[in-house]
Amino acid sequence: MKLATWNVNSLKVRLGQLTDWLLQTAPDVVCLQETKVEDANFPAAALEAAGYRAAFVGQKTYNGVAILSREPLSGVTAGIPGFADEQKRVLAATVGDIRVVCLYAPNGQSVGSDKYEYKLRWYGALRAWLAAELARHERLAVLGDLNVAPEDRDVHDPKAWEGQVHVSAPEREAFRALLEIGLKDGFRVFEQPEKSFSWWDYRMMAFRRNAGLRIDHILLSAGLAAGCTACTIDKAPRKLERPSDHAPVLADIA
DNA sequence: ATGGCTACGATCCGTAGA
Repeated sequence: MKLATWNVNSLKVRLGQLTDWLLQTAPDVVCLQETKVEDANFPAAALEAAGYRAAFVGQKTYNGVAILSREPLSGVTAGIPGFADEQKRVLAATVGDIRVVCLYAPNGQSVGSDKYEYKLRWYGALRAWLAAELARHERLAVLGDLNVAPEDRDVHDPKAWEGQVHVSAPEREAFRALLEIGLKDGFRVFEQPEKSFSWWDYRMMAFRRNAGLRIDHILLSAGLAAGCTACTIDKAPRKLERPSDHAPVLADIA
């Protein structure tokens, strides 16, 4: 079972790259973020032609998440229960015996801003919900753009980023809280190359300089982590013309 | 050096991303 997450930064713009990547990579389940497409315009037919069913919840211009799967999706739910939010950031579905949660965490803009406070509130609600989900689902996979670089080794220049949004202590604490309820950072289950990142700014030739952050994550319940045989970042799509600024992250589950 | 890219919906620029 191959699980993946990819912030496509506009599904409309990236549809061709996505379908090519699906055919080449053949993941079983893919969580997408920043689809930026309303449900009425979701490209379900093109994805079905590539072999994938889809659950999706989107909006114009901003946010939007989707779960693609070769096998049927059931128990689809949108949003965090009890956390009222107009922004389409959360989608969950069951595929086979795995409960999949697709997340697009708030960016936070800058430390101390209203959006930063919203990000921390969102994380608080997320943690409580996922703790309950873990109690319900032994095989739980949480994938998405979490917009937090958990440790300094997830940042190309920790000194330059110190205290900034995505690495600030409260954000890292919010990320750590997800691990403390029993989720494992799939990427860190394995030895990884130094300077492994999943996002690079479009500007300043950041990708060429590998000036990135690791902010896209796959978190696994203990039951799933035990059967995880690999977790990797696929940089190939970031090298294409007109790429998303994020690269896909993949996990193989035995 | 507070810029720089990209997407979007709206005009020919502002907002947002991270």
